[in-house]
Amino acid sequence: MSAAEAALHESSVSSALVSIFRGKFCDALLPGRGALHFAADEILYDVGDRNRVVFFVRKGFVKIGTLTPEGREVIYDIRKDGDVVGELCACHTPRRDRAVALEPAEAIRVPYSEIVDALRGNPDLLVKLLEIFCNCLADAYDQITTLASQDLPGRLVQVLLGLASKIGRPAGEAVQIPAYLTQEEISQMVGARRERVSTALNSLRRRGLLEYSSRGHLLLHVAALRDFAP
Amino acid sequence: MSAAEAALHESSVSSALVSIFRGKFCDALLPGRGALHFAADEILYDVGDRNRVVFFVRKGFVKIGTLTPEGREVIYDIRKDGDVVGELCACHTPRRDRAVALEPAEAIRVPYSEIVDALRGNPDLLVKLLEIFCNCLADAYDQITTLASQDLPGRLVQVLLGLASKIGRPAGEAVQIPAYLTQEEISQMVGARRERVSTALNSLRRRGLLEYSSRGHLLLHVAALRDFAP
DNA sequence: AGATGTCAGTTACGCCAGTAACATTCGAAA
DNA sequence: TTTCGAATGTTACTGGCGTAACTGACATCT
Repeated sequence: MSAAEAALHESSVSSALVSIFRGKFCDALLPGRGALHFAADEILYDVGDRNRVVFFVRKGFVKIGTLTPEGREVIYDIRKDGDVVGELCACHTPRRDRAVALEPAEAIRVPYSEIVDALRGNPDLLVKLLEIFCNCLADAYDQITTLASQDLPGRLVQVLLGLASKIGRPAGEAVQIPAYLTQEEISQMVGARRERVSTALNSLRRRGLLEYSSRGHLLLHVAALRDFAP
Repeated sequence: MSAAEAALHESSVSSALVSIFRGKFCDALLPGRGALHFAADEILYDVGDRNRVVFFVRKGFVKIGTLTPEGREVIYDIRKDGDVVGELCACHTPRRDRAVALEPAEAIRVPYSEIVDALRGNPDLLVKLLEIFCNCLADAYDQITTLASQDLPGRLVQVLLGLASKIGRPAGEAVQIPAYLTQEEISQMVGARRERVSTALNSLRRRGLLEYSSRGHLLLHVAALRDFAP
């Protein structure tokens, strides 16, 4: 296992609903359904939607977030192929969150009611789903802790480490973030202005904690980021 | 229904795991178990614990939160009688969260394994539990949104409204918060210093959006708080 | 090639919030 | 009742962040 791979796996939870594909979900729900194609910036579902549907991402990246009444966007999570998206419809209609493709993506759409039906006969699957929800919750609490107690550089490092463990790919000694995230989007993940993110990223870059590569794909030096002290 | 009651029920989710008592959980898990007694500030479970146990609160209030590496405390939620506490053990050992009694409290302790066993034969219960987790998650995302996009007065108002809907009791035209929360604890819920909370609370009080009553128990004018504009 | 649009980098300015230090009030124990 | 400690209220100083306003780099479209 390379240093980069080790660095990846040290990291805590994969909060996204990974690996559901490899369970019986796949057999029970997905066969015979075609994947929908989404263009970059296309909306899978939006705040206010009343359809209770869940998506199984097959390709690409999807951002989960919301819009505030003042029109600001906030991003909770980035999900990738193999993840489930839209699980919050289990309790709220109309929806309060939204999911948007970050680049061309494919996903299979399944009504929530069919999932519940499938689960009803399959307790093991339900226990697993419960654990997955629990992981999401733990991740959300982590974000609350970070937002409430860290300054911008600290929050930025936390978000980057979270991205590395969720969607990162080993690239030599470093970890690459395969999704293209604008600084604006990163700023919506750390709760700060884009300008601050710009300077904070450059500060981290000057210290050798990360590099930019083509088209803004970040290269993270995870170990260095982890023992970052302001 | 009084104005205060109406104001309470308009409010969104009760994120705490309310009403599990009234389901079959009660019959399946609780009979024959004695409630444990906790003194004020006594710890139900702490960061680092490896026991997978869940508590059913019967009396009093419990704060759920964590301690940051720098020693700061962050509070995610306040739970009361009828709520479940400790559900995060479904996915993480050692624990990363902690639960502390706010005042003398009673709770029944049940190992997580026994809950899973009980759930296995009871799909309906599991679906319900799933919804409850989902509510918690939605509430956590709300907090992220608030922390990332609002200034201190806004965050404070959000937290107070959340408390009103979760643990508030109608008291005339207002809603009373029956738990005694210090300003320090409120500050750990809004991600700000205690001093700022002091001045912000006084500012809200001067505008007639809330009152102090005996022993710091807050009286909230929910409708006024809801259309609060800085 | 030029026009257009988006994203990144940078600055000046003002305000809000963290820090520190202290005064005051209140409640509970002695 | 007195006393002590904890919680609250308040202030001055300072640093960090939001705001606004540009500049430059790059890509795409016409």
